[in-house]
Amino acid sequence: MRIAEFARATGFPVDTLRYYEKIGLIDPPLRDSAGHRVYGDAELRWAEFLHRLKTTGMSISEMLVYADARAAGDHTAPERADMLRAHRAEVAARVAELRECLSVLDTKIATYEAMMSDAKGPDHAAPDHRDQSGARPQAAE
Amino acid sequence: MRIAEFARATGFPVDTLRYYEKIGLIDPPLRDSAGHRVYGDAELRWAEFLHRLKTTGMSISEMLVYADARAAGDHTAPERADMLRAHRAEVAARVAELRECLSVLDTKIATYEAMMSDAKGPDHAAPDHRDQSGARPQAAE
DNA sequence: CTAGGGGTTGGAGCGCACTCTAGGTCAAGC
DNA sequence: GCTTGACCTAGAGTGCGCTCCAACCCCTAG
Repeated sequence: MRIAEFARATGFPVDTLRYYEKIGLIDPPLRDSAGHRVYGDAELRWAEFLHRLKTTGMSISEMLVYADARAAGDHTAPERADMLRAHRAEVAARVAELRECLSVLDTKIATYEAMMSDAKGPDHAAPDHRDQSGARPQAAE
Repeated sequence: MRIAEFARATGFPVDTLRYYEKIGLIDPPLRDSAGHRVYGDAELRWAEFLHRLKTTGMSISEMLVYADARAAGDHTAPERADMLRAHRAEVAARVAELRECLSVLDTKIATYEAMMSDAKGPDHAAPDHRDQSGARPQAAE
């Protein structure tokens, strides 16, 4: 697999793949006779996992620590497991936070919808605009 | 409420509050006799809502669109409601994506744990290091 | 009356993670 | 033989979102 196909397969742009290689996040792959990078299945699996880590908000410097531990060999497995457990906890916290925000958004959207269906109601204060306290019991802002 | 207390209340650093005011995300608040900013409850509610939007990954440029619509008056309510609905959908998608990543992390952590409990098992391939396909049925990477 | 602790401004600088550019090589097809 | 297109390199540039700085002002407590 050459770099363009690898980019399609992993979801990383070509430039990003070369950048990751340069900083040591991806091992330098084999080259064909023309000097072009040739990627295999192991590289693909690793890049896909990196993509997961990135999706979950892990910074490049953290991924580098993980990648370096991985490169150092099997004896770093406990360290890597610890990192993943810590990261897992952060992601779970993030999910909880986002779910909370979702319910705030829902409340606010509902307030807008109530406001818009009372298109000519007696009190049409926008949920955002200045003070609406006392209008309705829910905390919308 | 002066800026330091407002910063504590909203979770935004003082510099960030002034920056948001400069770019038009926060309205210029009243000033006291010394020229110091004085914030009230309406400002607090708006800043808290901005904090939610930021937490959910909305970019500053999107927040500016929302803020500008809000400043333009009540007739932009439908537009703002649409923005929030679209954003809500993005956040929900993000939550789904993160939950998927969580399960990948769980699988990988489990693989590490299995590997470490078989501290001297016959096959102690690290879940990360090169090929492990065929070892166990789960897809771990 | 002076020191300290908050506040003010405009503008420069920064860290992250890419992203793009210029100039070059190589292999295949017309 | 020449063009096309995918790839290569080193290094410069970009966009975002702050974050910091210098120089200044004002109020209060000792």
